[in-house]
Amino acid sequence: MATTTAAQKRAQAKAEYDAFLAQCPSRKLLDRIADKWVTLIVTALGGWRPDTGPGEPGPLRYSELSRLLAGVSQKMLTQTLRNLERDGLVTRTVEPTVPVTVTYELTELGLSLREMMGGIKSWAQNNMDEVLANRDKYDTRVA
Amino acid sequence: MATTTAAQKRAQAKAEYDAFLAQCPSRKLLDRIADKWVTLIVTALGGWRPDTGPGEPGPLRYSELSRLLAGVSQKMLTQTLRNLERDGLVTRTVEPTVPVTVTYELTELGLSLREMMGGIKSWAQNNMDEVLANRDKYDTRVA
DNA sequence: CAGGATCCCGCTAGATACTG
DNA sequence: CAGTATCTAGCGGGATCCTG
Repeated sequence: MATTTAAQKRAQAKAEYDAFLAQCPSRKLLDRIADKWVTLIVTALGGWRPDTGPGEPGPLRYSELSRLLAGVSQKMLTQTLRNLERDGLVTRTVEPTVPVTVTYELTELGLSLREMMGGIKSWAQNNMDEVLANRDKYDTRVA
Repeated sequence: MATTTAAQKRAQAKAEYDAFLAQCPSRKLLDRIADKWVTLIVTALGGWRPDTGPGEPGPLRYSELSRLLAGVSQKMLTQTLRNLERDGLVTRTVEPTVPVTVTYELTELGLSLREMMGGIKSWAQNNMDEVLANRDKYDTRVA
């Protein structure tokens, strides 16, 4: 057994995770985080506000998130928050007031995604015009 | 009319696009790019290879992409590539050989997404262990 | 080789109603 | 306030067959 340990370690370190592989669990994780609602929730908890750039990360209440992510259904908001909590990207804190107050906040792990998520949201906004123009060109070329 | 031009310009510049708003087209664009297959295609064309870090961006053939993104169906691969082409993120080049050779390559716009997409893929791989551990903790806590 | 065209299943988003 | 529960329509996405 001891003879295989070193080889196993090297094999494991070499293999690691690779999202290019279908069976790799990181492919599923990628699918989880590469998501519209995840992006918006992380950027919101990360301090981004409408038309302002990055700000200070801080906790938000459920209702605040609901208002911020205009048009999100309770189901999707709750579901996405639960997944993020389970994966350890956000914490959920219940204050026993009447009625209860629930706040969500990014963990360290969640914070490590903040920049990328914010970057993607900003990218979509900043390049919207160009993409729209490209689509026009493409459509007329095909039509 | 001339009197409103300045005000309109300021209003437009101020409003811009905001993916937090449901009706904003950038919300849809966000939904497009925050996608598993988009992430993998952009990173592949961006030069990432299994277990290597970022490399040199370069063109790839359809079959090369298909092999690289293990398990992707032709439908999703073709569909995603078409959308990316329409949005101006990739170019599609047909060489009239027999049989035809089709290559895809990132445009400048697509290249501007390369770092973020690669970052997300790497994040999923590098934090897989921690996420898995967090899920275990969460599940035993709930159970 | 690089798709196009179909069929079809499963999940999942979203709407609605209810609750501690 | 912050959810849970339920239902359903729609479509994402895979499988299969076909083609220039």
